[in-house]
Amino acid sequence: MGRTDSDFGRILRQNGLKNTRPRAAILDILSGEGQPLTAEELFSRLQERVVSVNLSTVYRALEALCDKELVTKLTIKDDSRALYELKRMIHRHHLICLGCKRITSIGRCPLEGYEKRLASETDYVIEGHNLDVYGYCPDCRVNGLNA
Amino acid sequence: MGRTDSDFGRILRQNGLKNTRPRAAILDILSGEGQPLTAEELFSRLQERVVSVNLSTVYRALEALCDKELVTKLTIKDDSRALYELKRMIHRHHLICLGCKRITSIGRCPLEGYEKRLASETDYVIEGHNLDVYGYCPDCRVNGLNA
DNA sequence: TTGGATGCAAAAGTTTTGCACGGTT
DNA sequence: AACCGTGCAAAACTTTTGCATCCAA
Repeated sequence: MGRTDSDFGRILRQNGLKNTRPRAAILDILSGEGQPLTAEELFSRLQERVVSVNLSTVYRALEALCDKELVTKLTIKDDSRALYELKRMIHRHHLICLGCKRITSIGRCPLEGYEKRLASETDYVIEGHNLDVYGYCPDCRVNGLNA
Repeated sequence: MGRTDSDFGRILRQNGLKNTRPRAAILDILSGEGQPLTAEELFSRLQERVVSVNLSTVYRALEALCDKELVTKLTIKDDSRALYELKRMIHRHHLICLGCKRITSIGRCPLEGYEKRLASETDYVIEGHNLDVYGYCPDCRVNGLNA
């Protein structure tokens, strides 16, 4: 089965956060979800699981989880809402379908040596980067969807 | 000197938009500005120029300009507000200083061949990408600023 | 027990919209 | 003159916050 509910409890405690039902459930949902979710979507998922929780608690939990670097907050083009996903150890990028809006992860980062080059060119200290690729997934491509 | 005010009028008309003072002024401001601005910042710049305009007009003008692809809308990490910049013919990326939040453009795109490779790997039709690099500019690096 | 976490309600911040009026073509 | 653009006010939407209460450690 992999992770049990108490795993998340331990992770929370290890990070100096109290093991509460909303927080553990949020980690559980995000770990099962293949793609980033908005706070509102997480709130819905929680209600489906009959986890009684307030939307502001979701925001506060996500803020705490981001602070501890257990969760990553991100935004994509043409959507003002923030998205949240489980933070991965491995550096990853997003491939976003312009048709169905599904977000998948890209494993290999094509910018390995690039940051060093850029640093010497610009005299910046580079801390990191964000790369999102946009396109149409096989399904939307076939169906010729354009929105 | 370069562009005069009437240049923007012509551009607007060529794109099927009426040449109005707020729109021309917005294009003028964006063309003079080295970095993307929020709607609110544009609104302030307009007031400084004694261009009487309403904030909702700024939003509507920006929407129209984005529709005509004269302006690009973007967002960066850790800021929920949208930014707007003049659309460039040449594909560019952003280098964002985590200290002073200044945004500069990166000319050369390091992802030339990458999209093709990704397309064949994922079976997506790639339409484009977005790359932002984060770091500290020479000033902020020296001063050790961290916010 | 005690400080952190939550619920609720209200506020804040950004962006959008309805409608009447005004300006460009 | 016709239609698009604008101002104003209100609404919509996302996110944050104050405060009393509750709960995990």
